[in-house]
This record gives sequence, C-alpha cells and structure tokens, in this order.
Amino acid sequence: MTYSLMIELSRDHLFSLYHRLYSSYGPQHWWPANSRFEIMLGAILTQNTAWTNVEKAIANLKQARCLTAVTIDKLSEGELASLIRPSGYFNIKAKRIQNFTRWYLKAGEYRRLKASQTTELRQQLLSVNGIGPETADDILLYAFERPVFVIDAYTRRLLVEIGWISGNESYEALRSGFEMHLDSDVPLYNEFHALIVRHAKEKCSETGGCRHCFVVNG
DNA sequence: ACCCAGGGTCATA
DNA sequence: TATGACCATGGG
Repeated sequence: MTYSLMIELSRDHLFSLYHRLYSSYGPQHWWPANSRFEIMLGAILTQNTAWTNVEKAIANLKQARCLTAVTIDKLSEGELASLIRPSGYFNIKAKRIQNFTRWYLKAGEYRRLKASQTTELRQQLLSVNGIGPETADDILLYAFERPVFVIDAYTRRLLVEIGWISGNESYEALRSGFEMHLDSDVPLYNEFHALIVRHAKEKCSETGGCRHCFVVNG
C-alpha cells in the first residue's frame, strides 16, 4: 500500500527556514578539516557515527601522518582499521576508505577530478563500494565545492516535523526538491546543511513551537 | 543499562 | 520496491 508523496517545498519556504536558522545560529564554518582529502575521509568516517568519534580517528591518522591518499594507501587494512578504531565500524570503514583511496589515486586525485562534470563525478563516487548518496554528496559539496544539496536523516526529520514532507520520499526526490527551488549556490548549500545539523543538536522545544525553525507543535 | 550518532551494503521476499 | 540484519565505538 503506497500513499502519495507530500513535498511542499518552495523557494519561499526554504529561504524562510534558512534565514531563521541562520539568524539563530550564525555561520557554522563547515566542513572542519585542513585539506580536501581530509574532508573526504571524514565523510566516510562519519557514517552513522558521532562527529566527536570521527575527530579522534582523524587525530590518529594525523599523528601517523596518514592524511594523504598516498600515505593511506601504504597502510594495510589492519593498520588502517586500528587507527580509525574510535570512529566505530572500523573494519568496514577501513575497507571503504581503501576502496575510495584507490579510486581517488587512479582517477588522478583532486587536480584531475576537478575538471569532471558534477553528474559524472557523482556517478563515479557512487560506484565506489561504501560510498552512498549522502557520503557522495558530502564529498561533492564540501570537498569539490559542487552545488549538490546533502540530504541526511536530520533534514528528513526536520521537514517531517515542520510538515513539508511525509517522510517516505526517496533521497533523490528530496535532493532535487531543494536543488529545484534554490539557486545553484555552493555557500548556501554548505551553510544550510550545516545549520540543519546544528539545529538537530540543539533540540527544539516541543511545546509552543520552535523559535529556530518552523516546527509548530512538535 | 539503554539509546543514538553528520550511513551503506547485502540478502531476502 | 522495501524491509531487516549487520557493522562497533563513545557520550549522554
């Protein structure tokens, strides 16, 4: 039994939400990292994991001087898993990082990949085992600075709470929903997604509506 | 002790 | 197409 999808996204709605979040929290300065490759690793490491745990894993990699594709590639799977242990799922993530790093080196790293069309680059990222839509879009937006809107569980949850979607829409439906109504604006997409994550951590009050977003009754 | 966190893959029906 | 199992640490 399927019921009709409810997507009530409009330019005005989305801009209102963005400005309301921005005026509450200000700029979030995403993605926190010292290099593009570190952003890419972080996108994999943060899969279903608290960011504080990812920071520990990245600190280990940094101390081992393994924050470049070349140095990562020299590690064995076991060594890599050991370094990223605090991020959880360390065995599967070690494989995913190796899959990604090998593809990345083979593709000529950032210098060569930056010339690719966004849709082509996205397809290539999705072809790497361990990189799904959200991870691919994190990498596209924050490392490659492409106008791709990242949809995560927080985004879906917030839009359901506000009442703009029913919640069972596909990832692609929601992504195109944002990208259709907003200009292809990398800084906007960057800040918007970061603000949604920030807002999720704040916990909007259930009673009387939230003053940071448009949740009415909770 | 329980729940969740800046997800994705694979098997199954 | 759509569930469910699985992966695993650390903070609340």
